[in-house]
Amino acid sequence: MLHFDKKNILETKGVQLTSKRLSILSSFLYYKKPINLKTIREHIGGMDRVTLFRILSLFESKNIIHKITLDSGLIYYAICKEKCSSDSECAHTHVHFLCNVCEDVSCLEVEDFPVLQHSGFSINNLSINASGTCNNCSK
Amino acid sequence: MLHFDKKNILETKGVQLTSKRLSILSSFLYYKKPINLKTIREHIGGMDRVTLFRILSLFESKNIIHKITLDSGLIYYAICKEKCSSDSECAHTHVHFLCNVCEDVSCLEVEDFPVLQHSGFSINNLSINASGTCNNCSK
DNA sequence: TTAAGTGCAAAATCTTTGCAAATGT
DNA sequence: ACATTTGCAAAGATTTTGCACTTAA
Repeated sequence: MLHFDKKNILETKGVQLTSKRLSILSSFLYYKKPINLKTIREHIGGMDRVTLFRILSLFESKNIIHKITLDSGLIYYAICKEKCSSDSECAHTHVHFLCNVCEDVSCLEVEDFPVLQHSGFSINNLSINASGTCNNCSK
Repeated sequence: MLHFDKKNILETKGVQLTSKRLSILSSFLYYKKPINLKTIREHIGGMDRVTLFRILSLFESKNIIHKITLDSGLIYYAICKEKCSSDSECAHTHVHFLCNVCEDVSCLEVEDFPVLQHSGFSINNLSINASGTCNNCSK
């Protein structure tokens, strides 16, 4: 599970504590799902774009968050679970889901993460984008 | 398999024949793999970017090609097989592979395309990006 | 105090829009 | 001849870079 303490997250990952970084983390902990740049800026109120880009990029490199590229090219970010120590390891544990109704993005844990083979190819990373109707919109 | 005749492709899909469209199709038939905007422009020699965008977008809407969004956000395009009559049908037949050595992108047919389930969610489309080492670079 | 973080201005990309000129049937 | 396509100029949008100011340890 997540460290729900923002300071703890930054300290554990060896990242200096600053007010902007804590704000951005707040957005992730508040929404509890993948969010995009626009959502973060709206939530914390007009942070400089450059600063936001730089902090997200830092968080990504420290495996605090992971980047999600939808097929449309839209970028989302989600906070990493503890077990995600590297990008590929993180990707291997879940798929990214886009609901066509409410347009929410979510990380779904699937029991049997697929393994693919193709003759002559060595496939060592899979990233899966799914879409359909989410549990809320299916009701 | 593909229609290897460029005119035939355009006629079959109900798209007017023009020199630019034939040039762009030539690039796809020449490279025989997913290519990006830069590659096409280099191959056919400085076509106007806007025209290229418009033709690729037209081809995509007519299911002549499909768009591939890599995790990095880079966009590639690949010519569709005959059986791809819609985007989702097209995606369901293969995965997109990025070779970490030569950086080539390819479409791989996999025998057992995965089916994922997640309680409460209705998953009706999967798009899979794989990476690793391609058959050429594994030798 | 001093190294790291942040904001602003501006550059670099990438993609889209509007309109006039060129091309295809 | 007439509708469609293409090229150019310019607008938008997104992301990056450089540098001076601010903040955290």
